[in-house]
Amino acid sequence: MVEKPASQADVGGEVEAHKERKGLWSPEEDERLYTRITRHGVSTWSSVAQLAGLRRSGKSCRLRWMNYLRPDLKKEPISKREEETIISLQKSLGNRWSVIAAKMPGRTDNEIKNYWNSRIRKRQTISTGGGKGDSGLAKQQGDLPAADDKAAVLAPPGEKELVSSMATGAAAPPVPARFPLFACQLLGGGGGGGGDAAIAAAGTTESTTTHENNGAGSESDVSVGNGGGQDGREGHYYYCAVDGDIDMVHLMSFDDLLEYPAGDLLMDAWDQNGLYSTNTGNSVD
DNA sequence: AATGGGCCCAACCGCGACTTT
DNA sequence: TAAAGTCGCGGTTGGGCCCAT
Repeated sequence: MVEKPASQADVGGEVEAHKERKGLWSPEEDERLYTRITRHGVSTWSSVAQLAGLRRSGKSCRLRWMNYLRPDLKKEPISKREEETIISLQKSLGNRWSVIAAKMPGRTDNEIKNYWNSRIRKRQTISTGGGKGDSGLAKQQGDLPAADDKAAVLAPPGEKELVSSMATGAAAPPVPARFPLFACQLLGGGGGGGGDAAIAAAGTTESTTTHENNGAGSESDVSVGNGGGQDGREGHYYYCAVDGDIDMVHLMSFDDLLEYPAGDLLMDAWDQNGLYSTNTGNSVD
């Protein structure tokens, strides 16, 4: 933006060899960086820049890799569903784009931030007559509880403080960080049979509507990959299973679903029943 | 066809956090 | 323990594209 891509001679060449380049990346620079990282990995970013023969800062290389070259990035535009996820997560987490991005595989914090700033925020500003923070769009879909409230609602017994600390910006605990987003299911017999009682992510023993109202037929219909190894990941449950011991919980969140072909089915079911995204609060009475 | 304005998005900047020495 | 180096994050900028006039 400040500068046009470097000319061929300019990349790693002798011209202004001492000077750090800025601005848009040229295809050749991309190639060098990509090749370097895929072949040798990253020790430190500054060394990557040097070893790849790029007159770029390590910081710049990192940014380019993270936001553009990484092979696992999604190229397609952000979907409606992803947008709802962003809105929901932004409402509960605030502008912690890296945390939000971590829950959306294939999306970068920069991408999400840009999307938010250029589209969602603007739309919300319009719909709320210029009000700050509160989302008109979110209001249409039902307000989420505040971060702490959400933690209180969604955390299983003994986990409230962990989720709460996550919501308030303390170090995210390893497990509950992905936990509060979606519903869970008790593991019944394992092996493909699925559980026999859906429970709220809150960990209450009362069944919620999660799988009973999934609109997709029997529970096993939506138990994607549920112990049967249908997805080649034997033993991985796409429902999170709670059996009273956090160590035995199998977790499921948006990114799991998005990665799984049948995840759409489940999300649609949730969608129909207002069980995900900004309606999360509705699913837990 | 020209042009002005709005929008999108890649990339930079500054700063705090973390790691290494 | 302190200093230096590095990383990662969120905010911001500005070039280029698109569209309306």
